[in-house]
Amino acid sequence: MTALATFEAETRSCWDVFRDPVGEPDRTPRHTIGEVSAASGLTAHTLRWYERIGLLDPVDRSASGQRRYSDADLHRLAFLGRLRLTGMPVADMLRYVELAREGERTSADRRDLLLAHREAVRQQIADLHATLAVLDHKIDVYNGRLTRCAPSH
Amino acid sequence: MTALATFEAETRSCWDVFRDPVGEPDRTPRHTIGEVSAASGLTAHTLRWYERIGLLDPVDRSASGQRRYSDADLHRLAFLGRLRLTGMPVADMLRYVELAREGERTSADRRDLLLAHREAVRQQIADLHATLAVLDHKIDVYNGRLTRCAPSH
DNA sequence: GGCTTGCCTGGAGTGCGCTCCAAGCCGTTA
DNA sequence: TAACGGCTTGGAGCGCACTCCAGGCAAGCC
Repeated sequence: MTALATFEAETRSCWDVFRDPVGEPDRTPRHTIGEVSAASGLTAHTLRWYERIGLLDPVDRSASGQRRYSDADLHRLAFLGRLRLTGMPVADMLRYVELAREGERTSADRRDLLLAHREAVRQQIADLHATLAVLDHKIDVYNGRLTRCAPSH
Repeated sequence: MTALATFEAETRSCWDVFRDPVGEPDRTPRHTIGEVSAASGLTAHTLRWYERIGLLDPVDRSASGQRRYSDADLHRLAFLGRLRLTGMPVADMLRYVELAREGERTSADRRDLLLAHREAVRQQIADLHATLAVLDHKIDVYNGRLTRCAPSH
């Protein structure tokens, strides 16, 4: 079972690992920056920049100096990508990563950071749902289904 | 009923009108920029800037030249604020407003714009829910409820 | 050998959405 | 009369998150 999991981890494509980052990640460096860019939707520029500012640990290099990302890198990147996509500022992501680097004793701080972000996410969901209702209504009006209650614009 | 509605519209506070912009809006200019700022959460700077770039029609002025927003202004502002809050770029909002100024013949274009934004909103909601699941899981781990399946960071 | 493709670097540049500045006017309160 | 708070303007400035540039290296293929 463990052997199988390891085998699968080693053979999963960059795209697959990024999309579904579960289990113990492999640490062998094998994905090029182009592959990671395609899988993550981040540009190669952005990936290098994330590394430069410390969001990612220094990535392993091939013999000729090119980056080779491991599955573990992809796992972290997938999580950071989710935080970013849901509106966490890069500065906060950086704080989270730096806390993580300090080890076990900062876990309460990290949890609090995630708790705060969870609240922000819930708020965003509420805002989006409220807006969805407004949009549905207006679109109905534009479709001519509701001539009463017409919007002023 | 209409008389009552009109009466109520004239006596509702800036805050109330902004929060619940329903019915035929009154067009008498009566809210100061400070009131609108407090009600909308937008700074006075931003309100003036929105007007300057054409998101809002030129606002009525008091005898001494100060802005006085009508309920109709608040209605538009509330809608624009929702679009903005849910990630529509200012340029797209501007396009919507400019189409609206051209009158009835652009209503199909406006509807399409809102349809596109509705899809974007739905996508955001999906992203947020997916992230919420990840956050819930990680927070559980940090709370020590799940020692198995621990994250790498 | 020559061409193409992909990647490397530090540092400068860009686009967006505000945000602020300086100088001044108006109306109210003391 | 003087101070104060709120408002006015055009234009400059700012913070964020990338995004790109110039110049160069390395590997693969015809």
